[in-house]
Amino acid sequence: MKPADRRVTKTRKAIYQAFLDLLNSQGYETLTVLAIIEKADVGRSTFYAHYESKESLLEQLCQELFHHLFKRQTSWTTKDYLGHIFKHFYHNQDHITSLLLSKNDYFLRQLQIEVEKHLYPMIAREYLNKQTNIPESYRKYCVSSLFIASITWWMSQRKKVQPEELVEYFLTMLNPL
Amino acid sequence: MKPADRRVTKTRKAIYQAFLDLLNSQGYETLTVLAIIEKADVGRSTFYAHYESKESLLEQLCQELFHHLFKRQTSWTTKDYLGHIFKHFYHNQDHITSLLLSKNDYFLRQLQIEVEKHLYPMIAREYLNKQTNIPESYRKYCVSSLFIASITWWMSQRKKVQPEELVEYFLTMLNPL
DNA sequence: TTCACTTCTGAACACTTTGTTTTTATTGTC
DNA sequence: GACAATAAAAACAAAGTGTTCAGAAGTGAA
Repeated sequence: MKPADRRVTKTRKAIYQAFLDLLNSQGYETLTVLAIIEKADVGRSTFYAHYESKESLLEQLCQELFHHLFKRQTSWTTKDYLGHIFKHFYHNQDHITSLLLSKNDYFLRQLQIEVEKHLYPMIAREYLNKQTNIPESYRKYCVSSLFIASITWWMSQRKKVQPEELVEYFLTMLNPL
Repeated sequence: MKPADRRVTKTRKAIYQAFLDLLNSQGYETLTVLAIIEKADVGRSTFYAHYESKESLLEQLCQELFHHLFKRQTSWTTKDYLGHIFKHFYHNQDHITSLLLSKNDYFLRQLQIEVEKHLYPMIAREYLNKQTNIPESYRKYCVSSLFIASITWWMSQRKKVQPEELVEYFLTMLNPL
């Protein structure tokens, strides 16, 4: 897994960091491969030797991000878990916020998938009414969307609300389903 | 407002129709001005004499769409209104669906604004609990997101659910807030 | 240190798309 | 039919993408 050559890790890091910087300063959509290689100060052909396109970089970012975001301790309650995720957004606003607020397609899609996979089951067990006549897939989609909407709303409020408050808001919103 | 010259309306229509066709066949993101003018069979300069870019076309589409979508009779209840909107999506799946499922930034943003403006007040009056300690802006954002999520989920189900059913699902989801 | 190997560079290339400009031809209105 | 408005076609500059290749530089191992 580890590349034997230092040059490889060095250029990979340079490119990735340039990508993150540009993501913060100008957002994903308008960001170009050209800008990345200039900022990273690597040759054009070098970039393409490591990544296929700027989409590949986004995929890598999402993977790392979600890995941290949804990692959970076995002792945690749903509330703890929610708090953990919200705090993550609270402290790493930079890249994430720009992807969230710009409603980046790939990012939102992946986030939805992860929420449905990791968070929804916990919420369903603890907070949702067992007997219902609405389709499970619909409820899953709604709860996940509501979660993402909560974070999006929150990020647009610019830190005026504390993570713990948002947990309460979100659960209240969910409460009698 | 009406162009005196038939040529103008003719080219405008040709361009607009080509845009809609391409929207259905390949979606918004990958669609190019080049493809539009080829399909519409108009000169390059002609296109730019009428529209600034493909974004302008999207704006026009959204405007027309939302105008129909949110027009309501004074006699309607919230339920009627919801039914009307859902039926609209049900019967005009084509363009709308591709914008919805591809999570097009501009489209979603505008839709959210319209929902918050036209639909949310009705829902709030009839279905939401008056006394609450969660911020109004949060609740508004959540309800609107939930509405859009409902339609998105529905469209991905490909007509297996009737509009009337979705009204019930949505209100159930909302019910005890 | 040397040497074989890998990686990076820089430049060139073909290609696509955008948006503008200019000239010429066509079309509609009065 | 005259005159003005509009469209077409072609050429243009600019920006970006993705590939290729020869040569320079760095790396790890002997």
